[in-house]
Amino acid sequence: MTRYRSDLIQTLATRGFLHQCTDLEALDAKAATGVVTGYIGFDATADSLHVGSLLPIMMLRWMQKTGHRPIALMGGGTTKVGDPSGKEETRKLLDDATIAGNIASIRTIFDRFLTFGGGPQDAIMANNADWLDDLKYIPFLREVGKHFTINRMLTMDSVKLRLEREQPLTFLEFNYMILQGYDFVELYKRHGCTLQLGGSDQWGNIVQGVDLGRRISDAQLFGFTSPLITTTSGAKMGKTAAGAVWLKAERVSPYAYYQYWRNVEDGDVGRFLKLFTELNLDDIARLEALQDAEINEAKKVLAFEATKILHGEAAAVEAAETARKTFEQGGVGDDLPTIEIPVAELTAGLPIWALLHRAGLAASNSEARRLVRGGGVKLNDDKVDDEAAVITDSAATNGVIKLSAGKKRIALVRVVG
RNA sequence: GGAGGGGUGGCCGAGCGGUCAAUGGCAGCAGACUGUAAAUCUGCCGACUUAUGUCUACGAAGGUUCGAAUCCUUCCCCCUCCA
Repeated sequence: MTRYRSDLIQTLATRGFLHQCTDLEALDAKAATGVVTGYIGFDATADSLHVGSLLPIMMLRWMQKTGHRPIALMGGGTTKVGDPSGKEETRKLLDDATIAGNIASIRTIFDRFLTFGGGPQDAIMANNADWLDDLKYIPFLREVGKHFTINRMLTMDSVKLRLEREQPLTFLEFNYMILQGYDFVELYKRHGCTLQLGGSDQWGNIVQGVDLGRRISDAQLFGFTSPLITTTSGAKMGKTAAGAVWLKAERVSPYAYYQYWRNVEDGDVGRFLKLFTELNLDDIARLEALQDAEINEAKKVLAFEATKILHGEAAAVEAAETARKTFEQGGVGDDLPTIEIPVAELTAGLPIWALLHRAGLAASNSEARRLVRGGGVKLNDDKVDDEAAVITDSAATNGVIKLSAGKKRIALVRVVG
């Protein structure tokens, strides 16, 4: 394997982050001799990011760890326009207050991965609304627009694909690569940022930015993309029954997050260890070599390490402990999702399906009934056959009832006075 | 502007007056098998305190009909071809 001069490129390459780079050698040389400032753009459409954004976040983290300066660029400006690349229904446009709230909330996620501040290697959080909001159309066209030829833009894969498949491509969307390219130049001017990272789907946009930087500022900018990560079975990452795997504890508990990683497919373990943990490569190689049931040990390490980075060691330990008690001892762990039901309600008796629904194990009462009918429900580890079964407080041990939907989804019902 | 084609459940995609809550595929959930994996097989897969029941649903609004996703009218949106 090629040996790179800089820690940055060496790390990114050996851990599986490298897909394409505009000029790998030059970037490597630059990173070996000085501090490189690099950025990645993030969406501000929700108050949290999810696992899909984890890979770019890890790249920023590695940048900082190898002595460089990462910038997390929030798309506050572009969010206001609404990303058109979605489906037919236009995304509801968010107002400024919401976007500001989202950005503040997302910032707390970045705080777990990056060290912010004013020093030369401290991370920066930028917002493209700062320069996009007040853009004047004509001056912008004259300064930036003149550097883009339609001819060239039409050859970009993202555009070509859409045209070939005869799917509509709006002018707005067509402009995205220009706005993104402009972001790069702005960050170069403001922060001396010379590197943009992103997913492989961003390649075209990134290259446009690199070009634009050369034309406007005579700067040598670099683009670096990571491969698109899918699971071995080809699915996109980050989706579970409960929805997206968010990075905020309020949306996805540390335990649920742990379980997400604990349950990855065998074939993904090694790759994920490299991408989403900071274990050294030797350890990973050892874990990766485990066969059959032993690979579960590797998955536990993956789950623990990934949870540790996001939620901290204490939370990771607790999550691991809950998982161990629950799945290896058939008991209950403290971190299991819990709902509280007043004693009075329980003494009167609650149908099993109502409990399932309230505990979040079923989306509706009907679904809960179906679940029981299908033989997927256990109450305190005993299978429930009667969909109309009524549960009373006598089912509780020490004030707690254990409810299972399937083998992995378990919730606790706590009886409260 | 003219001529055609189309908008169906999370997605794709049948249906073209009753037997349609709507074939099939994908995704999802559960069961079996396992290793809290994958693959495979089986069941479920609009909602409702589960009823041979009710309600909501086939772009929107009206209409015809005993009865409409299916026919008619108007409107909205998308695509193709012509100008």
